[in-house]
Amino acid sequence: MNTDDVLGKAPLFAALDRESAAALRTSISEVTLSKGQTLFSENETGDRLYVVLEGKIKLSRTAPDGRENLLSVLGPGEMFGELSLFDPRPRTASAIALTDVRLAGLGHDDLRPWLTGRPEVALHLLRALAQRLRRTNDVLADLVFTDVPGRVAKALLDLADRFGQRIDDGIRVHHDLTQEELAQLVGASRETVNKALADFAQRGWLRIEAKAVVILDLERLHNRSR
Amino acid sequence: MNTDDVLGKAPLFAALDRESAAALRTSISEVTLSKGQTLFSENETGDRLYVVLEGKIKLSRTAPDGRENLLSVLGPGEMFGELSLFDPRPRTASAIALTDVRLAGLGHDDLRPWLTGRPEVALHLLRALAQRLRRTNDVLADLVFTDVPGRVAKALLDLADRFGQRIDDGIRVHHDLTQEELAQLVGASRETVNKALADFAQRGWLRIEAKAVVILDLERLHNRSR
DNA sequence: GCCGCGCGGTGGGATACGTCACAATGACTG
DNA sequence: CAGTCATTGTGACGTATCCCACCGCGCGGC
Repeated sequence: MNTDDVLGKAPLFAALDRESAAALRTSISEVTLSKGQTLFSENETGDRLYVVLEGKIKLSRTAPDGRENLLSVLGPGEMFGELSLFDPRPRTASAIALTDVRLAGLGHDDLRPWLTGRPEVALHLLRALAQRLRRTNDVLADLVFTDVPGRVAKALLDLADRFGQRIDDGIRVHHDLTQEELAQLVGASRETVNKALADFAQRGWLRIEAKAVVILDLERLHNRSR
Repeated sequence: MNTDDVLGKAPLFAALDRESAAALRTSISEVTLSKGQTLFSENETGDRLYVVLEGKIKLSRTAPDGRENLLSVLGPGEMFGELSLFDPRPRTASAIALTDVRLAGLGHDDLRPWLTGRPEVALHLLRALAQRLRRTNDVLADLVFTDVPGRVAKALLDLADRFGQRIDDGIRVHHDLTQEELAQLVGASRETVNKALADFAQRGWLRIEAKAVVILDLERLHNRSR
């Protein structure tokens, strides 16, 4: 997929007509990272927003004692790093490439005139943030009410929605996460996540592959997640 | 405090000069609820945003099995119900009065012209949502990394910041929550929260009063929360 | 091609917390 | 003013999950 098509799916650009979008693109800078590289770290000052063009990137926070948790895993078309832009404070998460990744970056100064001149852009961004807030509240409720296997199932289904591809015997979800990272994403220890996955595989609901799973029984996995 | 002073603290109005704010006030409707009354419920369609003028209100979600959790407790100057406005979907939480409460309500149709015409208002709202998202991410991390007593301490300190008043021997935090509600706020059972509070009181860090606590040793309570 | 190390897999305590059960206290109501 | 109901306080018990320890595998580097 080419750059324009991917950008068109991002909320920032969705609101713009073709010419406006083309104009905005002139102030965009492209960044590429290879797997494992850090784009930015917690506590840095940040005044850039990014859209993933290709590949995957993770947003992660580190607790004072060194333990980590993942806020999200982002793929093509998804936006991040905008909080420091709307609310000028240091970054509250680090962004690290899960695969080789290509990004579109847009600075505060480039964006501001677009926001003040085009109210429909601001409205789209408000909507994007509102959706994120809803989503985050859902995750929060899951942490309180759902057990680890349930959260693992939920996370896999979510990843399947965004990254899944149909193959003959199911849906291949190439999440590009180690089990350690998957554990950080659902807020549990690697061991318990491993056991949950093993249990699901045992029941025939999915097959485990390297940094991926193939979902074989969507129905039951979905039931387990509720 | 009078209505204008309270509204001035809300992000929606903070961006406006005096005349603009006065003009916007003409489209505001005032609502009063008595303790225990419901302003709106989950799954209702909602196109109104509210600012608390006086009293306290809680935002709560109900899981399919009936268990509840509180998203937040809001006091004077704080805004809520805006998500359904920026992202037109049913409400994802119910709003219930903790005390007798007076609210300013503003409808979608009234607000939109203000957003499109005044980019600084949209920017302020983006900032408010960005702050909320950061906050929610913090709470999320606490659920993963902090034990129940720690979360209770954190919640009390937060409530103290917003509702605390200095008295001779400490800070009185009149939160207007039952222990059940406090438990729902920190994502734990009532019993565990009760025991944590008893332990804190035992250590002389605080004194328990009806729907309130008096914080006696801010220092240690703060240490316990980290 | 061998070695090392990151990653995946699995078992066995230890424990924080939820659930249950019940008593004591306080607040509202007829 | 009595009685009822909500709220608080506290113990016993079961268990999900964390933490630790260890093993095997495979991949990448030297």
